[in-house]
Amino acid sequence: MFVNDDEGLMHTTSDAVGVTSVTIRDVARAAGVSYQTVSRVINGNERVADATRQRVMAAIDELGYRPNQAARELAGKAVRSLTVLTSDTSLYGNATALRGVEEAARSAGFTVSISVLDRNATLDSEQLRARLTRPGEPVVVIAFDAAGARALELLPPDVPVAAMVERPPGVDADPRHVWLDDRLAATRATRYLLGLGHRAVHCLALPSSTARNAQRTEGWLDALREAGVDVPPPVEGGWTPRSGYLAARELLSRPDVTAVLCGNDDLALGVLRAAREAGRRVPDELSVVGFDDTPASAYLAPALTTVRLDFEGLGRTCFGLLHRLLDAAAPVQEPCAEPELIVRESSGPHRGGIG
Amino acid sequence: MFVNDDEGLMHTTSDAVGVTSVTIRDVARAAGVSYQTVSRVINGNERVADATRQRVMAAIDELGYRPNQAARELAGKAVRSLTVLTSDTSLYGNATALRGVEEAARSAGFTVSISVLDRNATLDSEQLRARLTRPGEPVVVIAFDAAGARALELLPPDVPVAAMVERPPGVDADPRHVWLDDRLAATRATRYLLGLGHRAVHCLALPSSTARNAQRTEGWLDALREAGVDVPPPVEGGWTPRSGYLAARELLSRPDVTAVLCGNDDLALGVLRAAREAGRRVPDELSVVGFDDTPASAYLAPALTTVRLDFEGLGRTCFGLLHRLLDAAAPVQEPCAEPELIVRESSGPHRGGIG
DNA sequence: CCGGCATATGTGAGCGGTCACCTCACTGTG
DNA sequence: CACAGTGAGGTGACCGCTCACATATGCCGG
Repeated sequence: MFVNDDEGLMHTTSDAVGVTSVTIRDVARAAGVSYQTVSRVINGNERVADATRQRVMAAIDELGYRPNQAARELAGKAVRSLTVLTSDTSLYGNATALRGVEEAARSAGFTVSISVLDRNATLDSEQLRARLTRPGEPVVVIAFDAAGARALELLPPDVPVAAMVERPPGVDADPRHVWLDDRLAATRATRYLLGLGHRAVHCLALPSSTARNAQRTEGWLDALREAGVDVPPPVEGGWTPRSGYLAARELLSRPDVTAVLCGNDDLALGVLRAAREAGRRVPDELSVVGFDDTPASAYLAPALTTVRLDFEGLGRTCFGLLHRLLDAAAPVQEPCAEPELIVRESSGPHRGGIG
Repeated sequence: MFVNDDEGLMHTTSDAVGVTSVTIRDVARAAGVSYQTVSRVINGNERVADATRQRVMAAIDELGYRPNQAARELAGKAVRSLTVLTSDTSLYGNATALRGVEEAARSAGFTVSISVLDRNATLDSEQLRARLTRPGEPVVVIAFDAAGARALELLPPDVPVAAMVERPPGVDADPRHVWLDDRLAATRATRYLLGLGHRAVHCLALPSSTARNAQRTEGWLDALREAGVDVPPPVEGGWTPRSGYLAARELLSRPDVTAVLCGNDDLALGVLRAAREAGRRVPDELSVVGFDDTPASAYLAPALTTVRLDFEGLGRTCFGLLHRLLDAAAPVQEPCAEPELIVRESSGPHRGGIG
């Protein structure tokens, strides 16, 4: 016997499931004015007599009128929406930056769409264009990784875009890009480790978005060169604790590794685990420093020394940039916070016994 | 002196910064047919002669034509978009569920907007409506917490909605809701702990979305009652490691606490930290079990025993529900995975000395 | 050879707004 | 008192598309 369990799911195929739409002309009729006057009222105050405006407003909320965005857009009015292009939203940096963008954008009256980039599938320019809801849709790209960077490159030149990127190498920075100065932050973190007496500081890097341009690694290099110490080859990890763990198992087989600067806190977590398994005491025999200051990092065992990065502020700033690109009169966002080294338990002078 | 640094930011106020739009009529002219025929071609195949279709298609991609969504919508065509309502996107469950929704929705041709609910600000029905891009816009609500649950309640009845919720109490479940059976999962986890010989299992709960209905806590209760052991009062935590830590400091002052079931992995992390500071060895003197199986949990010290929850699958399922609500012909999504207890290092028989 | 009925295509209107332009008072001035 | 100037409001067209209908064309059997 066949049981139809679809009962109760009846509906029209039309989009609005019974939404009776009140139009500008209904309001006009109710208020005893022409539709144009209503249009004037709903778009910032133009020259409408106060009494008339009152009547129109009254009619508007009596009838529960809401302007139809599609009609507005079609009629050529600028529409406030944007699309965020990002990879995996469950990574701390991406998620937090997204939150910043969304918050700033919504309070500026923008609708925020999101399109998640698959790290494994490379999409072409045409597919990318298809992800934008309309031609000319403004875009924010979270380009901390290769998928984001590639999307940024592929974006047609005619779309207004702002992006969060790794710090660009030279002074020829694209004015539509924002970044955290994690190069400098990495330098400081490395100096800090060297200052603790470590002869060498190793680097477990994130996959770089542009291959030539891993800023955290560069900053680490800067500090090593500055101190005139040997530069061990950086190890490339992934984004997850697992990849940090796997990379660290290898790295820690060498007794000269006493300090590791990790590309992010998740990687650092993996390193801590590997150290524990290898019997290396942290921080006595091994110092571990991360990046991001995720909410978890202060509670790890040991609590993680890390560089706090203001992804949320960066997201806000990035939106601000885009907003000003679209409308020069848009307010300038407050700048985001500087990266800050948070020293906790996972780092200290080398007191180990093995080496 | 005043320097105008706005130079180079010139633009029209119109939305499309120089987007020349090709219309259906341009295509029609190029293909030597009427605009209606073009319309037929771009909307699934109707009765158009093959030869004609070829010509139209050729014209379409020669001219780079893309249909204007606003015009389509205005003309009454169902438009495929939805808005996800969620609180803090940087929490693992929310972020992962969002990813699931986005993935499923995009592959079904939907545009996904996102609107983040502030956990502290309670918004009213009107504000909520304003967050929907258009009247009748379908909505997915991630209602794992109070903010989401409240939004779900406030949603006007005329908007098509599907939601991820805590498991509803009775059989009178709203067919538009999906959930993970974390009540059963909590029961199993608690049975597991009891099976290890713990006389009592304590519960550090998440803030419940509906106050009367914390499913993980209920499941824990079920197991305790079933085993006929005393039910200690559940402790309410927040969502973060910090809140887990603070709650645990109090909880661990009592020596009879040998096993704690935590509302999520972040809470559990805080508990592990508190245990360490209190000198309680895990798992010998204290067993800790979490929920979620975040990517970090396997790498904590000790690795966390936890219940793996398929948030991504839940997101996909939830979208599928909405999709079928809008279009009965939509394919049924594969169900998400069952919760699964992952036993790691943080739990074991009580071998402690203090108690 | 004609009606009848498919199949393939074209035509008109209108979705709900906005824009450009026009009209209509009502003022104050020489 | 005629005049321009100004503020308040109305009218027409149109944005790009889809709908419902009207119109060719082909093929069938009677």
